[in-house]
Amino acid sequence: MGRIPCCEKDNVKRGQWTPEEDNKLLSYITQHGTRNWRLIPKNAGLQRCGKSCRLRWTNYLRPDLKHGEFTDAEEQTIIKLHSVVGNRWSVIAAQLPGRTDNDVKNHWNTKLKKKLSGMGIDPVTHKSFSHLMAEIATTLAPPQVAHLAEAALGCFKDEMLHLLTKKRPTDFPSPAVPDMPLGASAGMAMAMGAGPCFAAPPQAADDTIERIKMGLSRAIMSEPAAAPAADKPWPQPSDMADMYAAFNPVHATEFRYEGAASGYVLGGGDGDQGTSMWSHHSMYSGSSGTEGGRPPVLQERGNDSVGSSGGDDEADDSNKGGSDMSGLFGSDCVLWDLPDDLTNHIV
DNA sequence: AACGAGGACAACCGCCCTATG
DNA sequence: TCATAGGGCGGTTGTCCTCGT
Repeated sequence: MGRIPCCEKDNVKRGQWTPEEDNKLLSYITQHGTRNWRLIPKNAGLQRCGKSCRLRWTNYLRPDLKHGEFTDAEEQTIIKLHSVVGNRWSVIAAQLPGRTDNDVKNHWNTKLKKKLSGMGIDPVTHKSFSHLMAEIATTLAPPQVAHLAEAALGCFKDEMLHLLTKKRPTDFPSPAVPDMPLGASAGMAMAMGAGPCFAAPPQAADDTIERIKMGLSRAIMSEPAAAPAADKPWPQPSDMADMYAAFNPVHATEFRYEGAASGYVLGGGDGDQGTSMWSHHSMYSGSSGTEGGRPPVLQERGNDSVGSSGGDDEADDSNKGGSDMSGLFGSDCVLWDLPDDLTNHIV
């Protein structure tokens, strides 16, 4: 026989906690601690399951919790850690004092995912949509690529429509894009803003979707800059800079290649978002400058050794066993470089 | 002023691993 | 050794609030 059940489900209350219940739980735990959750509701005079009490305590009542807005630094940390560990919210929350895994998860799902998508970055892989497409396209025969384009548009359609119909022009200032240029993928288009269509009526949005469709198909099928050569699986610095400059001349100066140790810096797509990190720093870094054709990763500025001197092993070791990851990132990092096995765990 | 849509967040659900009897 | 509950965790849902129409 095992343990006795923690509670009888028929006799427990569910739903929102009342202030009285909070007080009971808080005062009991203050006096007796949290040693046995099964006994806590009974001894505290609560008609709640022990599991519910534990959640209420860990997510809301704990005195060391922060309840305010997430700071830019916290958001930055979440994104960085998410690029490494994925949806392991408890691991991420452990690096943010006063934040719970539930907090982090909710913030990610409600804010950060949309921010990244809005910048043309896949929030799952932390790669730009354009590179995801290029990466996949290199593995397919040409006849399959058209299908890929169609399928990708299905995947990204919701995000696109959100951008095209909800975002005001001031959110993503961008010069007019008269037509989808060859060599520019849909992801790149999104990363740069799809021109004057953000506040467009539904018909215009549909037109833009069609243009992106066409551009994506043409780009993947015919343009080496977007679909890297086999021996250079990722666009080279000059390719990326040229593509960006051709697409968005106003912000082209913000795209720069910082050398093998630092990777690309791509900025400007969200210029009016003002005070947050999003307006000043790169959100995406291309990659071929580091270690000859590795996939694009977010990279850390001012910590060149991470990306350029066999940092894979170091970072890998530092994560094996799930030990303290606080040393992985510098306090003022802007770009990140993480080993392939950590950053490419999805694709 | 009323209504609906969307966002934010608290809470629950269900799975998995560990601890216990 | 095995069965079962506890606890942890990620995913999902429900509810409340705000904002736009």
